[in-house]
Amino acid sequence: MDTTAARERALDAAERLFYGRGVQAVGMDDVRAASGVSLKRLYQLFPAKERLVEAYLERRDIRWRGRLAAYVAERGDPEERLLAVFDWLEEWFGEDGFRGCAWINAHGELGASSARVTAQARAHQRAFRAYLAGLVADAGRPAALAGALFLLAEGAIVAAGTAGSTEPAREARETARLLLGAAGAG
Amino acid sequence: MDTTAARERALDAAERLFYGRGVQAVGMDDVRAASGVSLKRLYQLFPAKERLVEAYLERRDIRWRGRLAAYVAERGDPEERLLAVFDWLEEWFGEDGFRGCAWINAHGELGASSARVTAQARAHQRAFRAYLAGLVADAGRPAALAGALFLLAEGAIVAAGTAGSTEPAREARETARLLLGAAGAG
DNA sequence: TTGACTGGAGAACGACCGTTCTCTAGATTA
DNA sequence: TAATCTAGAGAACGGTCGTTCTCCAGTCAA
Repeated sequence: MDTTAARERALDAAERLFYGRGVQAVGMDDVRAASGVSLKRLYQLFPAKERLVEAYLERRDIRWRGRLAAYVAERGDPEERLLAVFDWLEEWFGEDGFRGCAWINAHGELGASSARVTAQARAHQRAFRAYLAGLVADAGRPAALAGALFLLAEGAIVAAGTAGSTEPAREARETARLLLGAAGAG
Repeated sequence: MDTTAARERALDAAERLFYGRGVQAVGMDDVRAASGVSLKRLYQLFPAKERLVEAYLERRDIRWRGRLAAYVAERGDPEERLLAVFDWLEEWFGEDGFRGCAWINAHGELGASSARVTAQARAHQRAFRAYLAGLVADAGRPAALAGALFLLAEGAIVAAGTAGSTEPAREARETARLLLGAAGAG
């Protein structure tokens, strides 16, 4: 197993465990057992647990936004693409093991003591918001709409995460539709 | 110090520490040191840390909604009361030590292993939503508007929590105003 | 004064956790 | 083959945590 493969396996296990149970509830030895990557190698790849958490959040951000963008890009109409964001959220909420927003959860747990975790959470929110801003611009809508959609999406994610329901996605979508219908919308 | 006073002091310290640093980052001995309530007494009042966390979330829910309702009740117009929710959020976000939603944070940290924490998080969201539904009904607006305002508020809370800014409150307020302006709004 | 009870301070206990170290087996190179 | 390097398994280390226990000072009843 070369370095790249070990790193990927470690991050696969870290993501599954950290997201599913919370970061502090998972020990480095749990990551070792789940990944098959020895402790020695884990610490060569990530010199401290905090670095593994950081790398987990960073990779998840890229993948998460990639999945969302791929789903949305399939819609032809720019306005439909805006609403497709919430369709994708609904699919995501229905997946096994969905437990809300990984960055908010990690920030709530470690943000007070880890600048790296805080930075990852902020970067994720900024990137998601920027992505929405792009969709809004493509649809020729006022820039302020992006903030509204961002808040609706984040609200839906946390509401679904604690309630264990996909319904918030539909509520958010319906609200977004209403905002698009409102004259000018912004 | 009688039982009631010891309980209040313990909960005061628990709330400050758990909310400020995260639950797992705070030991029972930290609560003892911050409250002046001995470990023996802490365990008489709360037979396990999980019960202290539960009581902290429960009391905070009552106080949080009480503060919100008191602020909102000062506005005469039912429609103004709806928007006042977001004014209060903005004040809250600006307070020292604001760190997002206590229930989402606790749920992200412990929800996977503690049914009591999950129950508290769900109860809080249900109660907040029901409160908003009451305001919406008082304003003679369609019930579906409550869901939209709830998502906007939750989104603003988590966005402000990670970004460390009060701006999301204004964004959410402006979006709410737009929704109120939209014909029928629901 | 004696005895019984209460509560606090803090030690103790067992478990775990992040991190490092030891030991060994296998691969690689000369 | 001999020497060197790598990596894994898992023990070890120092620290912390939730929880319980010990010991003692103070209080109150008789």
